[in-house]
Amino acid sequence: MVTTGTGSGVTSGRRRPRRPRGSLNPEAIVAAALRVTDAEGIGALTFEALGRELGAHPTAIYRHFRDKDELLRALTDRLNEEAQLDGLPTTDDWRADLRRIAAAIHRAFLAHPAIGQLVPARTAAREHEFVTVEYIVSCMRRAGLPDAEAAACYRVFADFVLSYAGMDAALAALAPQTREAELLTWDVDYRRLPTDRFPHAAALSVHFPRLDDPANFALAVDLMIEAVAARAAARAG
Amino acid sequence: MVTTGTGSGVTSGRRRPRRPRGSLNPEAIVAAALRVTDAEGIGALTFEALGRELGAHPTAIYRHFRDKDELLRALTDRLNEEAQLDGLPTTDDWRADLRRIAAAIHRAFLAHPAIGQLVPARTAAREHEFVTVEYIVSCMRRAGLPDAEAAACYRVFADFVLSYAGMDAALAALAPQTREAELLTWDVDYRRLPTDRFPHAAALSVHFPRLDDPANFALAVDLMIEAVAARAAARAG
DNA sequence: ACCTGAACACCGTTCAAGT
DNA sequence: ACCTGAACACCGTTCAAGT
Repeated sequence: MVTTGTGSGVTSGRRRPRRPRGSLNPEAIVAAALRVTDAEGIGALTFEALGRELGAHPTAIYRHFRDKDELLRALTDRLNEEAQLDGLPTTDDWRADLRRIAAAIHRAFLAHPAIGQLVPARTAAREHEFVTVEYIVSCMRRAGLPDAEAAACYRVFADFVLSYAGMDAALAALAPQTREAELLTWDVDYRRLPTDRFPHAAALSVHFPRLDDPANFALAVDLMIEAVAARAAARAG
Repeated sequence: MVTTGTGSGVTSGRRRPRRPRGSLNPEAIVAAALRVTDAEGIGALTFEALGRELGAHPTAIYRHFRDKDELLRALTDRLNEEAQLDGLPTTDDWRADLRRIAAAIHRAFLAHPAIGQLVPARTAAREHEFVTVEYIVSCMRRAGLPDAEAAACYRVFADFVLSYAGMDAALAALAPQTREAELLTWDVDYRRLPTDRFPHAAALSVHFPRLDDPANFALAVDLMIEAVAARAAARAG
């Protein structure tokens, strides 16, 4: 829900009242930006719209963020924070722990798809990223992998989760009618592939899961975890 | 290398000669757009710059593409085409075949990172995509998976490759100094993590592979393939 | 110290007028 | 049928002037 600054039904030419000192801060700006992008997408995130949402002058935001890119980085870090909000207990089952953090990241990205789609392109080293790194590295060590291989598997698992979740977010961020058109393409075009040129795809097209089926991400995560477990077993055996 | 339209050293105010009829076509425009983005990044792809590269009026492009989004879709399809350029032989080793197509896509994305980073967000069903789908589905069937599971594994493997390669492209697309700063962050900040709060990450940080190490993608692909093989073996056994 | 108003540069898109 | 010139709307950013 996007609220106007004052809510009073003044004529559009009327001056907005000056905001009190210090009422504008990075957290409030990030929260407002998230409301704007959740409601209207990344394309609607302009300084004009953000100022309206905050009840502040559009350029007042430059007091707290050097430019739009710095604001976007803050928004992506906010998503990392939200992924950890429910808490991430470490149990005695490293596989379940990996599934838990993957699901938490995927959930946060789909809750704010306009921002989630931006994350893979931005590897900002911020406070809330460190916690995720620690959690995944811990899982890889408990799996029984030697240090160098645990580090390599951490990097691969973390980047796989970020990039796949970001792609799912990009699909979810499309305007509803555009997204439906994409999904329809798969349902229609792919089921009409000529059997002579595309025999395998034509034969299996009825089984293709929908692009936005959450089972896709879950299966990808499971495959990754099984492969890590197999490597750990090979080291131990 | 970005060439000017005519190459003649005319003064900037001089009118450019009218282009002959039909000399402008989608292929020429896509090729010119790829030259611009390869040399100066996605931010430099404006109608103004593209017109300059083509020696044509900026708005002449609207004759062949409805808007900028349609041009970008054509560019992403061009990357799919390029990934298949070397030819994709089907051998009797489905694992090697999956590695081959994954590497071909990764290579094409990194050859044109500014466009590669856009692909995961755009699931355009175009001619050159169908070929990739057929190839991967064929591998999954030869692995011995039953139809429904082969279809699910195709979807997951294809989207995993696209999203991971797109993320690698996004890093490669950064301006050199920005990219170096990102990589330095990992080399410096992560090796100074406080041991009390981040014991596992601090212990393994010296082993973290570089973000732009091509071995990361190769390892991710291998893990996926091993997991698919294990599932196929479980079905057979 | 912080906020506001105005101006500037840039870019996608449209369209009537040309050839 | 195709291309060109000009105009329009929009947006990020800067900065001098206000409180």
